[in-house]
Amino acid sequence: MSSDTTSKTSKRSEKIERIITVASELFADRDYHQVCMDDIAERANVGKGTLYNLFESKQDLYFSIIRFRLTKLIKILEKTYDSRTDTLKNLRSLILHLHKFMSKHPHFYRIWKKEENRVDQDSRSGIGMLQQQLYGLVLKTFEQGEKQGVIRRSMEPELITHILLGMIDGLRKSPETVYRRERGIDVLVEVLMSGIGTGGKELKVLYEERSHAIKAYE
Amino acid sequence: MSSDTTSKTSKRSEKIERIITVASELFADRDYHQVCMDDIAERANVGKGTLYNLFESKQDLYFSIIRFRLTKLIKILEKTYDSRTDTLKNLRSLILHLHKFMSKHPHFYRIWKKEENRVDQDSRSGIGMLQQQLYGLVLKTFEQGEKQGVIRRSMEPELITHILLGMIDGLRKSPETVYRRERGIDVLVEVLMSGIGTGGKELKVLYEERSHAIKAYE
Amino acid sequence: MSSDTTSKTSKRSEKIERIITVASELFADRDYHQVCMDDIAERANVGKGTLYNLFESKQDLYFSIIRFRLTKLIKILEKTYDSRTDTLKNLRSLILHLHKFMSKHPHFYRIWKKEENRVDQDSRSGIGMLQQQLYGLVLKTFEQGEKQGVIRRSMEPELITHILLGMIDGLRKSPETVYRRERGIDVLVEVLMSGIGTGGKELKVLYEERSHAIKAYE
Amino acid sequence: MSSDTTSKTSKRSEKIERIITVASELFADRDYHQVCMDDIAERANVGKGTLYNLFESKQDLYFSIIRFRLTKLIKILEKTYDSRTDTLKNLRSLILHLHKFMSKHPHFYRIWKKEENRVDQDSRSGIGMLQQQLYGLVLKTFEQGEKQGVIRRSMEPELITHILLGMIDGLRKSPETVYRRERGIDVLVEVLMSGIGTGGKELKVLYEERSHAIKAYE
DNA sequence: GATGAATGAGTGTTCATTCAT
DNA sequence: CATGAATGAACACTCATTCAT
Repeated sequence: MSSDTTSKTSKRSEKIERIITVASELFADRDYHQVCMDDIAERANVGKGTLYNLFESKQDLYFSIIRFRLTKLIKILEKTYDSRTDTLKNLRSLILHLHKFMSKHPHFYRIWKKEENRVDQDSRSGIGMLQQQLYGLVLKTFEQGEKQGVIRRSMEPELITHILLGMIDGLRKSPETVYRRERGIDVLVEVLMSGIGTGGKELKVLYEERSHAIKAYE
Repeated sequence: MSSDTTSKTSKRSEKIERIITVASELFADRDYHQVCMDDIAERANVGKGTLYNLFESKQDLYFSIIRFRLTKLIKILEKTYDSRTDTLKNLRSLILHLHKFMSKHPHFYRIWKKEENRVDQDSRSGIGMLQQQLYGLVLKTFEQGEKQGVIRRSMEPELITHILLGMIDGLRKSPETVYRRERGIDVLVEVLMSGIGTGGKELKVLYEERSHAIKAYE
Repeated sequence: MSSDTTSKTSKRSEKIERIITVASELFADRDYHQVCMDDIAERANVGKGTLYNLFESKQDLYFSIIRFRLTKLIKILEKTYDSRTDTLKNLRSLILHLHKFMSKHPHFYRIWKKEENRVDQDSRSGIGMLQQQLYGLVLKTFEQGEKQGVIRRSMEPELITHILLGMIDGLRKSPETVYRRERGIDVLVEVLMSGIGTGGKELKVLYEERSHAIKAYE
Repeated sequence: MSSDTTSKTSKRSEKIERIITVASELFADRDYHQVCMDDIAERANVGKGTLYNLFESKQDLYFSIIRFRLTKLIKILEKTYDSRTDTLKNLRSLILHLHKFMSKHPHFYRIWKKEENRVDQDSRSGIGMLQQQLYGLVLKTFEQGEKQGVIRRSMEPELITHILLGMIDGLRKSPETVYRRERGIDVLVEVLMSGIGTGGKELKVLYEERSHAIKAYE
C-alpha cells in the first residue's frame, strides 16, 4: 500500500530527526569524544545498530547534524531574500531569521561554532560548501546595498559579512537576562546600519512589529 | 649549587613554556582527543612522565594553555587601560591589542574559541573567571564611555561588549587577502564607533600611526 | 495444487543447492567470520530470513556444506567399491574418484581441509562420523589387500590409509602446471603401490584408459 | 649496566615466547575469530596493551606465530642438510626432523595447515616466502637424488615434494595409538623410498637408531 | 627528578539472529 | 513462507595514567 510506504518513510525520517535532535544535545554539551554511540542510541530509543543503518559512522552522524540544520537554515534565508526589494529590508530579515534559527536550535548552533575553526576535513564533510553558501547570501545582500548606495563605499562587503556574523554570535553569547533578547537584535541592527550605512534612511524597526513574519519555520 | 637550582628552575619554566607551545599547536589543529600525550611529550622533547610532573592531567595541561595565555592577555590589556584618559582612546587601544595578540597566538586563539561555548567544568578549570575578567575590562570601558557621553544611552554596555568581541572574532575569520588585515581593524573601529557613538568626535585613526604602541608583548 | 506443492518443494531443494554452492565459494576464499549472512543471502538471491528457514544457524549452514558434499562423495566411493573384485582395481578406482571429486569441487575441498584439524564440535556437526565412513572405505580396501597378499604385512592399514589421503592432498597442492595433472595421479598410484605392494603385479594404468569410468558424478 | 640491557631483552623475548605459545594453543583449538585478545592477554599474564606493544595487530600476532616457528624449522632443516652426503641420508634426516618438530609443536602445526590453503594475503604476511623456502629444501634433496640416480627419472621432483609433505601430514593425522608413533616414520620412509627409489640400496633404518641425532632442538 | 613499558577502562563498529509485516 | 529493518552482544584497538628503575 502507498500508506505503507508513506508510513515507513515517515518512520525513517522521524527516526533520523529524533536521532539528530538528541545527538545535537549531547554533542553540544560534551566534546565529540565524550559522546558515545551507546548514549545516543539509548536516548533516541533505538538500538545501536540502527544508528549504523542510518549513518555511516559516528563522524557521519556528527556532520549530518550540521549539514541537516545548515541546509534548512540556508533554505529559509534563500526564501526571505528578495532581489527586488531594498537592501535594508533584506538585511533586517536576514539578521532576524538567523537569530530566530539559532534561538530555536541552540545546541546545533554551538556545535557549528565549534566546527567553524576546523581546518581539515571540511571538504570531505561537505560543510565548508554550505558555509560558503551562507556567507554568499549575506555577501550578496551587502553587494546589493553598495550598488543601491545605502552602504558606504569604504565598507568591503566580504569584511563586513564576517563582522556581521561575528556580531550575531556575540549577541548569542550575551547573557539572556540583559534586557529582553529581542532588544538585542534591535541594537545590533541599529549599530550595524549606523556603522556601515550612508544614513539616508530610518532603520530602526521594533522587533515585535516583525515577529509575525517569522512563524514559517517554527 | 645555587646556580644548579637556578638552572633547574630555569629549565622547569622553559620546559613548561615549550610544552605549552607545542601543545597549543597540536590542540589547535586537531581535536582534543586526537592529540595524545605521547605526541606532546615527543615534540616537547621530554618523557611522558615529565608531563605528569608538571601538569596534573591531560585536562589540566589543556586548560593550562588557555589560562597561561589568557592571563598574559589580561595583563597586557590592564596595562593599556587608563582611567584618566578618554574612552575612545581606551577602546581603540583595547581592540588593537586584542587583535595583535590573536595574530601573535593564532593557535591559542582557536583553542580558546572552541572552549568558549562549553557550559560545564568551566568553574573547575578557572577559565570562566578569566573570561569574566576580560569581559570586565571591555565592559568597564563602555561604562566609562557612557558616563562621558561618547556612547549613546541606548547602548547596553554588556550587550555591546559581546557584540564587540564577536566583531573581532569575525575579523579574525575573514580571509586575510581581503585588503590588508590592518585595514580590517580600521573598518571595525569605524563601524563600531559610528554605530554606538554619539558622533561628537573623529574616530578614524590609521593603523600605522598606532603601531609603535604595541611592541610591548611581541 | 499438487503442482504448486511440487514446485515449492522443487524450489526449496533448488534453493538449498544454490545456497550451498554460493556459500562454498565464499567460505573457500575467505575465513568463516569474513563471510556474512547478508553476502550469502544476496548472492543466492534470497532474503536473509530465508537462510534461517532452511538452516538453523550460520554454523549449521557451514557444516551443511561439508555434510552435503561429503555424503555424495561417500556414496560415489561406496558404489565403486566391489568386494568381489581385486584390491588393486578398487584402490585405483578410489584414488581416481577422490581426485576427480576434489577437482570438481575445489571450494568444498578447501573448506573440508580447513575443518579437518578441528578437535571440538565435530560430534555435534556430524562431520566426524562422515570422515570416519570415508576413512573406513579406504581402510577396508587396504585390509582386503592385506588378506589377498597384494600388500605387505608390515603395512599397517590404518596408517597407510592416512598416508594415502595425505598423498592425495599433497597432489592437490602441487602446482597444476607440473606435467599434466593427470600425470600426477599416475605417479601417485605408482609410488603408493611400489611402496606398499608385494610387487607381484603390474600396476601402472594410464589415466586416460580409465576416464570413461568416472562420468557418474559429473 | 649490560646486565640490565640483557635482562630487559631477555624479559622481552621471554614475553614474546610466552605469548606465542599461549596464542598457539588458543588459535589451534578455536577459529581465528573465536580467539580474542583479552583471552590471550590473560593467559599470557600480560595486559592487553602489552600485546599491542609487541605486535602490531591481532593479524600480526597470528602470523607471527607461524613466522616464528616456521623460521626455526627452516633453520633446523638447513643445518641438517649436507650436500656432500648422500640423498637418502638427507631425506631420512629431513623427514625425521619434520616429524619431530611437528610433534614438539602440534598447535603450531595445526595452525599452519589451516593457513596453507589461504589464497590471499600470503605475500603481505611473509609466510608464503617461508613456505617456499621449506619446499625448496625438500625439492633440492629430491633433485640431488635424481642426479645421484637413487630416484627414478619418472619422479617429477616438485610433484613428489608435495606428495612427501602430504604423507607426513597424513602420518600426523593417523591416531597415535596405532603402533608406536615412531613406527609410522619407518613405514613412511619405507613406502616413499620403495615408491620413488631405484632400489639399489637398503633404506630401512629403525627409528631408535637415529633418535640420538635429534636432540638439538628439543 | 626523569623515563617509557605496562596497564585496562572505554568505545566504534560488525554481524548473527529475530520478528513484525 | 519470504523479507530485511532492528537489535545488542562481542571484540579490536587506543591512550591516559602509573610506577619501577
